[in-house]
Amino acid sequence: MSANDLAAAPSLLLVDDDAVFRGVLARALGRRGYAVSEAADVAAALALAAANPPEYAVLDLKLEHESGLPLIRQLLDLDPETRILMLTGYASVATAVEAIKLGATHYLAKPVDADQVLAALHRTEGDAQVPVGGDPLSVERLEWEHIQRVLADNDGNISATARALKMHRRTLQRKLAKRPVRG
Amino acid sequence: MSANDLAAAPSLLLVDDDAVFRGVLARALGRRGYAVSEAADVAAALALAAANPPEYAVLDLKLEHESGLPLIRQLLDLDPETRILMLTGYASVATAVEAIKLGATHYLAKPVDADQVLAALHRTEGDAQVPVGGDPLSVERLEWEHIQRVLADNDGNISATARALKMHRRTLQRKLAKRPVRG
DNA sequence: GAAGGCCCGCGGCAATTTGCCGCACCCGGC
DNA sequence: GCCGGGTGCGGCAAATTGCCGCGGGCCTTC
Repeated sequence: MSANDLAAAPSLLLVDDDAVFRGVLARALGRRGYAVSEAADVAAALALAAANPPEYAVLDLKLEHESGLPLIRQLLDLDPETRILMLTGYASVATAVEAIKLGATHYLAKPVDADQVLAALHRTEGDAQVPVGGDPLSVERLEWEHIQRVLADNDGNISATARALKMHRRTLQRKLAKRPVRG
Repeated sequence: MSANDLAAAPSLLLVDDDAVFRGVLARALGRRGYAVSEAADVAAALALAAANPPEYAVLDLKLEHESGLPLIRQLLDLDPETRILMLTGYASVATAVEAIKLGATHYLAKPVDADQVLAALHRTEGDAQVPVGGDPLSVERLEWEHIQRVLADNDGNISATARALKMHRRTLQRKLAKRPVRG
C-alpha cells in the first residue's frame, strides 16, 4: 500500500478481547486498505474513538467481562455516521435484534473472514433478497435461542434465568459456555 | 368484554398461513382485548391493511410460497406507526437482522404464547422494565412444542423429523414416549 | 414373489450431560 | 463487619443420549 493510499484509508476501529483473532483480522483489513485501530475492552475503545471517531467499527459482543452492546450507542453519539458491525461467536436472534435496534449496521456470527466483514459494513440496506431458509431449527439451536432470550429478559442474570427456565444454574452455566450450534 | 372495550380495542393484523396456529393465537389475543383480523397471505393482508391500517401486526416470516418480509415495508408505508412483530418457526439471525432493519419492532421464534407476543409488541426501545406477564416456557416444554410442530410438518414421520431436527431417531422416539412436561 | 428401500419399535451399552453437592470470591446494603 | 445473592468452577453419581443391532411392516420395482 502506498503513502497515498494510507492518507485516504478509511478508519476502522476493531474491538475484540481475543488478541489472536483481533490481530489476524486487523492485518487482513489493513491489507485491504483500512486504517485499523485496535482495542481489547470498552474503555480502550472509547478512548480511541473519542480522540478520533472512526468511519467503521467492528465490535465483539462478548468481551472479557463486559458486553459490547453499549458501545454501539456510545460510538453513534460520537459520530452518527459510523457504520458498526457486531460480531460474536455466541450469536443469537435475541442479541442480534438488540444490536440492530441499538443502531448497528449489521450482525455476523463468527467465524467470519475479512471479506464478509467488509461486505457487511458496506451493504446498503433494503435489498433484502433474504434466504428465508428451508429447515426448522434443530432442538439444540432452538434451546440456545430460547436461553438467550430469557437471559436478555433477565438482564443477564444467570441465577434468575435458571430459575425461570427451571433448570439448574450449573447446567445453564455449562450450556452458556458452549458455543451455539449451527442449524 | 363489553361493547365499550370493543370500541376501544386496538386493532391487530395477524398474518400466518397455518390456519390452526393462526386461529389459536387470534383467539388468545382477542381474549386479551385486541380486535384481531386474520390473513393467510400477503395479498389478503394488504387488502385488510389498506382498508384499515392496524395499530399492531404479527407476521409470519415464512408464508406458503412467499416471504413475509416485504410486508413490513408495505405496512409501514400505509402507517409508519404500526408496531410489527415478526414471527417464525424457521428463525435465523440473518432474517432477524433483515426484519429489524426493515422496521419491525421485534422478532420472535415460534413457539410463543400470546403473552410473549404482546410483551414483544409493547416493549419500548430503551429496555424492558415492563411488567412482563407469565414466566417463559421451560426448555423442556419448548422442546416438546417444537418437536410436535416439526413432526406435524413431516406428517408424523419420525425418521424425517429426527433428521430435520438433527437428533437421533432413537432419541426422538424416547422423547416422544415420555409425556409432555408442563411449564 | 423376491429384492430393495423406507419406516417403526425396542434392547443394550458406552459416552456424554445433568443434577446436586461443595467452595471461594465479589458486591451492595444494613 | 456481616449477610444475602450472584458468579465461576471442581467433582461425582445418576440420567440421558448416541450409536450400534435386530425383527418386522408396507410399498415399489424388477
